[in-house]
Amino acid sequence: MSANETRQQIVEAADRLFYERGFEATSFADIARELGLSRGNFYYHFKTKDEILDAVIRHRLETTRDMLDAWERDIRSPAERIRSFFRILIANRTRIMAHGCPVGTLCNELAKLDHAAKADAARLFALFRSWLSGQFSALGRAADADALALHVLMRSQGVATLATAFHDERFIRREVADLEAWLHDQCPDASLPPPRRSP
Amino acid sequence: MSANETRQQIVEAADRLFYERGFEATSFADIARELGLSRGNFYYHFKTKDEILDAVIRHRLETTRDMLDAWERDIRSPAERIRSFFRILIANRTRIMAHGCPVGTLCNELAKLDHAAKADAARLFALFRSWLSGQFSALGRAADADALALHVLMRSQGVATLATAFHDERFIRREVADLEAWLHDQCPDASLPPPRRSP
DNA sequence: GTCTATACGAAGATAGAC
DNA sequence: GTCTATCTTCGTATAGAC
Repeated sequence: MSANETRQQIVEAADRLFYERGFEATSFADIARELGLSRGNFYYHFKTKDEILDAVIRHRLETTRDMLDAWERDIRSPAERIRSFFRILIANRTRIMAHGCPVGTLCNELAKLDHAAKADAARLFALFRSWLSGQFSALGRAADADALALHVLMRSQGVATLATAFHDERFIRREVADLEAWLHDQCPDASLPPPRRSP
Repeated sequence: MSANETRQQIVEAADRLFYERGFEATSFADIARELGLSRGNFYYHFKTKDEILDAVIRHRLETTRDMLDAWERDIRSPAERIRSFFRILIANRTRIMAHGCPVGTLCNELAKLDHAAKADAARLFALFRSWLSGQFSALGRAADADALALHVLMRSQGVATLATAFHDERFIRREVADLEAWLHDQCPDASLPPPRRSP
């Protein structure tokens, strides 16, 4: 196995375990066991746990950028792109109800630990923020695009947290429908499908 | 010092440290040091860390009930009571930007740990949920009072998470103003002060 | 009730053989 | 590049003196 392949496998396993169990609660042994590696070998690829965290955050930044680029390329309407963002909540509902939002929960954990990487983790939010802001600008809301982007992020985070606490899939679907209705109110010219409203 | 006094001091110190650093990241030694106690003495009061967690959650349930009871007693209008809930975000903004929402972050952490107490922690949310639901019922929205309560909780959680990630006090104030405008739209008869709207 | 001393295991990290 | 063995630190938990 080449160094890069093993390294990549470590990052992907750490990414999953940091999400499912949290950063602190995941040990080197956990990641190594997952891959059938010895702990010793581990240190050939990463000297410290913080190095793995940095690599995981970079990996998440890359995959997130790829996802947003794909939406930018494949979806014509900015409103439909924003809807794709809403729909993450439904597509990932099972994992969200079990482990929360990968971005929000990591930022919260690193904030409590006052960890050096907490600002890096917040860049994941910043990535969504600037992308969403761009979509709202394209919808003619350049003046308050950033505030609208933060508002959307805020609601997605709230839905994730409550969905985890209450394990309630209907709540997720209701709030996504409400987000779509909200989007329609914000940008009535964007030719969205007719929204269902609740509450 | 009586057993009950010491026990109460332990619970209060643990409550604060669990909030500021997280449950897992807080050790017995941390709590003991905070109070000038020896670790040995500690075990006279609590046998395991999970016992402390249970006591902390019970303590939070009590103080939360006290706060809601006081609002119920001191504030006439249900809409004004709901506004008091919104205003927690502003009153506690400094601690929220540093450590997030005490309820949301605890529920998230316990969910990741798949901890036995995660359902107990969710009862803190349930307490706010049923109280908010009661206020919306009193405002004539009995039919969808629970959905409205969850919606309010959802937005408060989202605001807390993003405020932590971005350390943005103006964002908090803007979203609280938006919540007040939303409340006014939901219950136009409730004689609220004129809301500022944004975004 | 509070203390000191200590057992035990887990986790981060290193050294050196293959 | 991967392994085993080992070191060190820390955290939970216990025993027993005062």
